[in-house]
Amino acid sequence: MSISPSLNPHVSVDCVIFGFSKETLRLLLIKRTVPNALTELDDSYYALPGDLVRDNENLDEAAARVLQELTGLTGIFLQQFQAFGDPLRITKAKDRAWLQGVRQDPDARVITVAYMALIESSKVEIQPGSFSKGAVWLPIGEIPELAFDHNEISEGALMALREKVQIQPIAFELLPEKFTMSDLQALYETILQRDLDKRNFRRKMLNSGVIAALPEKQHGVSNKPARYYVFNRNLFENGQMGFVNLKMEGSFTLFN
Amino acid sequence: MSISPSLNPHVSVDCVIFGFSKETLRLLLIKRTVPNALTELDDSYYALPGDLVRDNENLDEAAARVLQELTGLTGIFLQQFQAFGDPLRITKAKDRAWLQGVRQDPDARVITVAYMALIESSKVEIQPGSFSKGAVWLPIGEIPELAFDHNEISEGALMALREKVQIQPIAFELLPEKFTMSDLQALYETILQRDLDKRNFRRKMLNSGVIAALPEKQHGVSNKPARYYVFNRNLFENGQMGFVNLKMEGSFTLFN
DNA sequence: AAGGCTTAGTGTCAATCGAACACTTGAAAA
DNA sequence: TTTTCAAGTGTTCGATTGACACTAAGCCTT
Repeated sequence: MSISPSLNPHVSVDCVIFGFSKETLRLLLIKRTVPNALTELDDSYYALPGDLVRDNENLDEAAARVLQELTGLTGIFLQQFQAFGDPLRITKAKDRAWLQGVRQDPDARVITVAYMALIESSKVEIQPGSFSKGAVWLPIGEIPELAFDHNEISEGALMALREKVQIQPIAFELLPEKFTMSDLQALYETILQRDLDKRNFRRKMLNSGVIAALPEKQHGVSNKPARYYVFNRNLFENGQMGFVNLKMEGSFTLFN
Repeated sequence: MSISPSLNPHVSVDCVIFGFSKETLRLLLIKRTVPNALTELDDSYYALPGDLVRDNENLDEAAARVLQELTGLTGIFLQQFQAFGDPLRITKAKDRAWLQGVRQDPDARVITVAYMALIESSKVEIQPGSFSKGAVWLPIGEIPELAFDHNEISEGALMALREKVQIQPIAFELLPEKFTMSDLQALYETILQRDLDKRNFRRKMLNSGVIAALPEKQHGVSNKPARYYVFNRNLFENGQMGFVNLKMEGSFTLFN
């Protein structure tokens, strides 16, 4: 290990917060105002919620803090998925302007550790003031240009989500406690971006034991009321059934 | 994003380098000497190869550099798997002694981004001097206490390897160009830590198309000579068949 | 030269799983 | 009462999985 003469990058965490509403997967983005608005008309633009890591906290704690400051929520699904450290991630003009207003050392290189969070979006109440000018849920298909390399980070999160969802039953984190089979299927179809067969879906979900039926059904809907189900959380809490295998188009299986 | 008054952690990369020889999965560890040996008899101990990230390089480049400086190899499989940033990762007495000898700011908190590398271990020639007192391949079952949180990092790497190997055909990176079916099976059995049925293994490997048979066979072995195979690398180079699905004991499958 | 030793290599069968497919049910609204 | 809408339900066929035991080929020993 050579002694390197170079500087000391700071470390931040950024949270890619997924929600699911109106049949769409959405990201919770914060709206930031560029101080001394250098730019044309759009004097505000979007970014992932994030912050520098403090001395007394570890990475997970920093991410949980960011999430809590923004949404008021604790104890939600939050998982590190990748660190981003390109030296050039900070070079956009708008970003530099903003950093100058808000950081002690605006030229410092910052490496960021990205987390993805899965939230039942109706639970979120944006905490006023904590992060600049408020926050919005934007459909993943309609994400504009974001600050820094946050587009790249969001893409990475989405890919990570698609992979994880095939290995662990985490999609339930995006639904309310009680949900219908159709809710669940719509969620999976949105995440995986393909249609699933209703009968096969129901059969496999039920056989797998990941969900349990409630006696309760919908009320006041103008069609046949759907049964409610709950996620069988305790089954998966301690990794006994860690590996869930959702076969994908073009996949192939090796081994016993 | 509040302006945090706290310090600026430095960032390093650490490489968990896997090799496979004598039917065992091994890690390449460097042997470090504690300056002014404070400790009893063992004035040297083991660590993962790693270094601080330099200003002009991104994380992947830093990891590749560490790997190249140690082994002389480039172009090998190297994948980020997790960042570690516990504020207490630096507190062992031996670690502090070593840092004092080798870092400008030995008290600085360091966050490390961990990579795993898969190498055909016979290719490695340890580069003299680049990393202190040499390096050794140790079986994963016989890893002693390592520097910092390197035991935790190694465990994490092993878990990540076990998962990745079930999703992508990367195990081949650990074998020489030509290998026998038994070599391959032994490797999978070692990584997955369970026995596999010979006939089923061969059938599935061949049906999957990941490997191709060569006309050539072993020579000079005192039993029936085995056929050689090669990994069908180009099939997987660009992710067309990205998802390989190795069903595990106790797994269950959802969906089409 | 024969027999022994060691690892390579091979096929079948039963059970399970995956994918494709269409009609009936229940509630509210018209 | 009829219409509208989403919920809910089984079967069949082909493919895949997992369990299982003997023969083949080369070297070594005597």
